[in-house]
This record gives sequence, C-alpha cells and structure tokens, in this order.
Amino acid sequence: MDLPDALRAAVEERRHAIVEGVLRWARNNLRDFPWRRDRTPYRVLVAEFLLRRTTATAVARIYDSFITRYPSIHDLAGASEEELAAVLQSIGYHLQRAKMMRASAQYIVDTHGGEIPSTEQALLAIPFVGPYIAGAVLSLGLGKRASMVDSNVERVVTRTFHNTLPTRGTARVIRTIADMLVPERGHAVFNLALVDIGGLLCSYRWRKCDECPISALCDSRDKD
DNA sequence: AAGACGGGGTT
DNA sequence: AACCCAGTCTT
Repeated sequence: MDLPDALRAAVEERRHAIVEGVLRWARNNLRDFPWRRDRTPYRVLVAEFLLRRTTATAVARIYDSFITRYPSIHDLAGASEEELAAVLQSIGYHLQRAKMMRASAQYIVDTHGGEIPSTEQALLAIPFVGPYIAGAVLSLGLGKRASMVDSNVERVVTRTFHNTLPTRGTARVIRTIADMLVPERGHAVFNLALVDIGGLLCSYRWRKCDECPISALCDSRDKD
C-alpha cells in the first residue's frame, strides 16, 4: 500500500532506532507465557485463537490443559463441539470459538493433510484466520518475517506516528507501517516485544513513557 | 464503518 | 456500572 510521503518518510527516519530500542528492551522485559516457550505452528495457532479478544491471564489458566486435551490439529478437528465449548467456557466467547477452532482445524486437515500451511495466502484462506493470526504463525511458528498487528501494536503504532497519520483508512495504514518496521533478523522477538510494550507500557488508559524504549521517537510521549 | 461474538478483570 | 481484552467476519 502507498503511504503519504510525509508518513513514509517519518517511518523510514525512525525505523532503525525503533528496531534497536525495541530489541534491546526485549532482552530483559519480554513476558513469559506457556505458548511462548515451545512454538510449533499448531501451538501458536491454538494460542492465537484462544487469545482473540481475550486477556492473556485468562488464556494462561487453560492453555496447558487445552494442549494436553488436544495435542494435535487432528485431535482438534475430531473434537466434539460441545466438549470444546465446555473447555473454553471460562474464557468466554466459547460457543463461537469452539465452532471456529474446529472448523479451521477441519479445513487444515481436509485441504492440507493436517499440515499447517506456510504462506500468508494459504493461511488467510483458513476460516477465521485473519492478518494477525497469519502473521503470528509465520513469524513465531515458522520463522518467516511477518508483522503481527493486534490491538496493542495498533495502539503503539498509532501513538508513535500520530502527527503524520491520516484520519481515514487507519487499520490498513497501521499494518503497512508495521510491515516496514519488522526487521528481518529478530522479527519474532520484535513482534512479541511490540505486543508487550502495548500491554505493559502503553495501555489505552495510561502510559509509562519513562519506561518505554521508543518514547524518544514517539509523537505522543506524555500526551493526552 | 459499525455491529456481533462473551466471560472475566479493571477502574 | 462501564469498558476493554494477542480479532475476524458480516452488514
């Protein structure tokens, strides 16, 4: 996508410093979650489905037992929807989520023989997999450079480039900016760190700009 | 661009 | 009591 010249320039000017700052911060500050330890594509896919519009602390309560109960994509594809919903009940969104998870697992088994696909296009063709989950599977599960724009990253990018952001078409613009920022080397750590900065330092309600590794590069430092 | 999906935590 | 949470699909 084409960005306005001023915005493209702002991103390119700050890109290197942002990457360096975020990767340095990540060395000591990345959060530790069960789904971050062993990142097979299946485990990443499951984690992202569970994390959708759902707090990480809620997912942490059920993730290990979920993986034990459904250790492979085949187990998920063959699951009873009622039992799945029961397992998901405590994190909310459970009826739709059970349908979605089983449908996507069945699609992967039927059209890819149970192998989670490894291109963005094939991932986006999976039902209920959008740009964020596709990016997570690519970057975290498969080691391929891709951006992951969730609500945290969207907020961080929006605030960082607030002064040159257009007022319309924001979502697509944010993803383009994120694509430009994600480095080739260290993309997975960079992506996780941006999510954590959004969650730990840059909430929608408050900010900890004095702890943020990119505050010097941010249009919104100490604003609002 | 806005609404729906959902139980639970935060303010 | 109101609002948000590692989103995506449908109007």
